[in-house]
Amino acid sequence: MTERRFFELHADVCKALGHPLRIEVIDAAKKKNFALPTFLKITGGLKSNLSQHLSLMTKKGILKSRRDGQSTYFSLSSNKVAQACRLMREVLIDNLKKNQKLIEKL
Amino acid sequence: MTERRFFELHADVCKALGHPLRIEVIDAAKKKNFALPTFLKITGGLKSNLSQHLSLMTKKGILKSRRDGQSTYFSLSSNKVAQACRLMREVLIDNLKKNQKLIEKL
DNA sequence: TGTCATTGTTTAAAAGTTTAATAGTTCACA
DNA sequence: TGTGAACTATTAAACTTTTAAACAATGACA
Repeated sequence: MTERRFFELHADVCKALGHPLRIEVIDAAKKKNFALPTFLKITGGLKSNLSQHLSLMTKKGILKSRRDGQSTYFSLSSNKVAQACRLMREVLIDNLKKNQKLIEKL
Repeated sequence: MTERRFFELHADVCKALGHPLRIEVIDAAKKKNFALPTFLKITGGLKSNLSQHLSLMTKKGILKSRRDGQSTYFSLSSNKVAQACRLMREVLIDNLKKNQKLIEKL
């Protein structure tokens, strides 16, 4: 595998974090395995849309799914996803704080 | 700030990781402060294009920039960005290994 | 078995966003 | 003022997301 190809795949996995609905799903999936209707109650919106996002996240390897009867249960593929997500949230919070301080100075 | 708005901002920061060139920049910036021409030697491509990506990353708060005369030096805004990036790379590697094992089983 | 509700996926079109490349502008400084 | 480096604006192409409808799989139960 070329270095370039590896950067592409790496970016592709990161891209799977880059949507508000998907961040919300990761947030919910930290605690517990859920099936689509439960996520749907949390996030709102259309079931087909949520299903597409869940399937993308599974394809990119940040969720894993397990079918049990009528339901498919989704959970984080690894705790690393939750950790990375938390770090990026901290980066956001640090930035918001910095901006707040800049505003206060005026 | 609403929870929804926070998820949007969080996703926005994560989105800044979701491009091969930007992953490559983060990779290079881990080690050292760089100005555009140095990044350009590493990544290749067009100067204007790289400049756009650097500016987006700065706007989203994953890089910070310091102007010194003609040159602008970019570095990671925090080590958390490098950590998150490394975790996501591990998620990718774990997935690649899993796929490899599946292939070997056939 | 047949029917029904529930769950989840697929598809396709429209709407929206991101990217690369170009051309043009600003900036630092000799 | 002239030069080269960095940045910005613009645009078309590529990609992602949303929406809505159709479809498929499962389980309950008369």
